[in-house]
Amino acid sequence: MVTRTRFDDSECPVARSVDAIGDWWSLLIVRDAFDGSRRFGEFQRSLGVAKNILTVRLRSLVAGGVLESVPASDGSAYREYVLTPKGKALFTVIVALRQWGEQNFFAPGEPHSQLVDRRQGQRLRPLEVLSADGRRLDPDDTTVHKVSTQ
Amino acid sequence: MVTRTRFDDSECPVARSVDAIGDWWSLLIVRDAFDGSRRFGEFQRSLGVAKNILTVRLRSLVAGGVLESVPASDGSAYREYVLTPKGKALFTVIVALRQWGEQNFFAPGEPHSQLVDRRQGQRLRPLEVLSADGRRLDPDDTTVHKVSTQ
DNA sequence: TACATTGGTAGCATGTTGCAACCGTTATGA
DNA sequence: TCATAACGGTTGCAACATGCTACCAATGTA
Repeated sequence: MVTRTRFDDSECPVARSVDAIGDWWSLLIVRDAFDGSRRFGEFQRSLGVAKNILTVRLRSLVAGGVLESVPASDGSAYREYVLTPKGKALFTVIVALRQWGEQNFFAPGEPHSQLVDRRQGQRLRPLEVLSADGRRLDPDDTTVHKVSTQ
Repeated sequence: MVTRTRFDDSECPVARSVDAIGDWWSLLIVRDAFDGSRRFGEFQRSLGVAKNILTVRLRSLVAGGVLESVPASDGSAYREYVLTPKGKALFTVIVALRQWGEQNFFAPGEPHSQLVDRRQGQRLRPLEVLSADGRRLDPDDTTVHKVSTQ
């Protein structure tokens, strides 16, 4: 078969995450959901994605438990797509990608959208990988245990 | 045209990151690089990816400045692929995906690979999104400024 | 009632993925 | 040194996924 390779039975959590998200569109849909988009049309206008693609992606995100389809909040008969707790837990992933992008793909002073603390309007602190006892860890300070039962 | 949509000129850093990484294979290649893989064959065996796909992905990661092709460390005439500083900065992204996967796609007690602190062999602390003054932020505590010049 | 918006589906052309076969170069070992 | 294996790819093909456009039914609005 030539269907795209799946990773949903991998023993690596990174691979399963990647598989669950589906593709880049899905991740940008999630980003827009964090940003307040709820309706099919909002996602479509914001992303410029073809409607058939969006239909499939939304459906797969709902199936994967990342989004949930609920009655529209304005009382109309339409439906809306909102993040589940599992979807909200993707926040750190989105923030990590955002910070990596800011640091590497924008010229100094080049305008870009920015995520800020709602209360103070300030930029966020860069994410840090910490050990159990709070030391800051670089990639070289860590290692992967191939398989563990806990 | 029907070519896959690019996001490299988006004003959103998330979109540019997504574009720079390329596809899921690329991200898993980076994961393996963090895990110590360096050689073409190592990536190929570890991922089970077709060699033509791997060739293209490695080339694009090198072109994007995530990996660098260097002479083999064992003195042979072959080459190796190692993470650049930009590539190492993807660490938080990989860790975020790993933690999301661990929390959501493994049954309790189901075996999976695990990233640990090399010094103490302990699991890492969950990533936290923090405000400039150190408060823990949920998605709802943040908002996106659409475009900013700094 | 007429018209616009919403949220899709269907069909088609093209691009991308995955598989298997092949190939030149480099290491190895008898 | 000569044969053989490992390495790091390239090529061609078939199937699948993506993106575009047109279309459509249900819902909202003037």
